[in-house]
Amino acid sequence: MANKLTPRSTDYSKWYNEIVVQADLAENSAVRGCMIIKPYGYAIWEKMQAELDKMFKATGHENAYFPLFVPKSLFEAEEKNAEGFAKECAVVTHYRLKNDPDNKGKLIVDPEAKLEEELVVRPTSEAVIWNTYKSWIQSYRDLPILINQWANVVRWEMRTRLFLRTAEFLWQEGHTAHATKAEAIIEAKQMNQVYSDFVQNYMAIPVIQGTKSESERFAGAEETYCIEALMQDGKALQAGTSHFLGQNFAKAFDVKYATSQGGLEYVWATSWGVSTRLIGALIMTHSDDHGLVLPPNLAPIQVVIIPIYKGDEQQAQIAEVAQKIKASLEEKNIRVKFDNRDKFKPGYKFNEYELKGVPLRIAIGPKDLEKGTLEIARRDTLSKQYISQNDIVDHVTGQLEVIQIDLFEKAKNFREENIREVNDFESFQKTIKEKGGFVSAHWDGTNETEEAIKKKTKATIRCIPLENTLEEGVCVFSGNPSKQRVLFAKSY
RNA sequence: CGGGGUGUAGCGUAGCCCGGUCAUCGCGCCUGCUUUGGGAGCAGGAGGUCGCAGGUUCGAAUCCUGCCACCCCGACCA
Repeated sequence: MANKLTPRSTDYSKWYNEIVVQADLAENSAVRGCMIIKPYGYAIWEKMQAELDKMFKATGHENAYFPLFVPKSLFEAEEKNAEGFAKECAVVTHYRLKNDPDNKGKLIVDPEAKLEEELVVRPTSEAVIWNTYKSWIQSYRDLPILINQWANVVRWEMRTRLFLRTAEFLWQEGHTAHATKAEAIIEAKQMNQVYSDFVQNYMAIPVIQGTKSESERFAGAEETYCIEALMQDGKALQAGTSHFLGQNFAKAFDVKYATSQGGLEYVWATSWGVSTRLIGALIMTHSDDHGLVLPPNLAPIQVVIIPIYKGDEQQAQIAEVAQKIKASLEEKNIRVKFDNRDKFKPGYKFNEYELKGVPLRIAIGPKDLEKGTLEIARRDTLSKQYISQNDIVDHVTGQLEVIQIDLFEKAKNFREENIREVNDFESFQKTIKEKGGFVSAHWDGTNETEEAIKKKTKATIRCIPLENTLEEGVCVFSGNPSKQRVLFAKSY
């Protein structure tokens, strides 16, 4: 028992250890702000990639790959975008090292090998991609272009936080070009819907779809659509964004097309992305004091089988039954692990897979051998029951579905309980401070008000919900007229 | 970059005020035997430039000075 984790329920870093560790490669804060993803964690990411990829393709997108390096001049082209990211760029200035003449065995940057033009390590790929699109687009017949890229990006953050804000992270970024404004807006909205579906159906994380206020918008975007989730500690997390970029990038990179009427127009753009941050959201939404809790749809291992035995003979007998069960489950495409390691006792294994968040655990011992039963336990509720070995396939299939739904419902109930309508600034401050969660309040629509509220409460506008009902009211801060409520929260 | 804190074995730590068998304890690791239905028990063992560099002293993990690193809070952000 001494090794059991007993962190505070909001100290998520403990859970990360199962799947990721902070890079400890050099005494250099930026590298330390990167993460090393362990195989178990990467398996979750691969599963997420696979499902997202299917959804992208189902909506007509294709994958492609663009360079890591962005020449500084290209990066500068879209002013707002460049400005937005300028403070957090890694920049390559040289292309060669050489032996240090004064210090044997050491290397120095070769001053002779200075690049004529510095290369920015992409914090996002708009610049490279739009520069490429320029040569791909001449006519309305070339549109739309619907491309997605799986890649890594680097943002040299002042302060990093594992998963939520690492210096390097993995993501996907979609970049599309359209003939009309309406089509581009539809695309941006569509991807917002795809993200919402994925996060809710696969990750079992309830989200609120909406748009960002001007100050929270992506640099260079005219409208940012987002999905916003609420973590167990009452803080909000932006889980995915899709941007309507207007003609900003087309103008910056001079991307025009000949219309069917013979005119010449700038194309309309969108971009959209989700990152490994989603794994952080997964952990912070479902985990408990026993470790990770993974939704069956994403769990690398959905069912683990643990044998309980005395002696080699019994181990062999149980293994035979376990292998049969494993095979019957795998026939139904269920991801099963039979942990027959002799080096660890059952109790140790029980705890280990709880820590890893495996949705279902089957234990088979000598008593079960006699009775033809087995013990099956749910990770999310920690409940156990005995069932007949003959019922295993139906039982597991059913339970995996039930767990997926229950996780979502539990998280959704938590979120609903933590959205509070507030009508005066005093209770706004009190709610944010004492209860956390989302505060639904009227806002006059100005940057100044948003900024003032942020200063006073640390809460920002997380989103203007898509499904908002219009309602006359007065701004919670300024008292000026307002047509709708928006969601405020402290966020990661 | 501002404010606070911490650096002792792979991890987590005691000791620091008051210098001298103080390098402590737990986890993990190795060996052996016994164990196996919820993180095994016993016995033995390996593992440390006490962040780095100076200084004070007969003597420094402990006191002084400088440096370095990391963590938390703030500004920035997916």
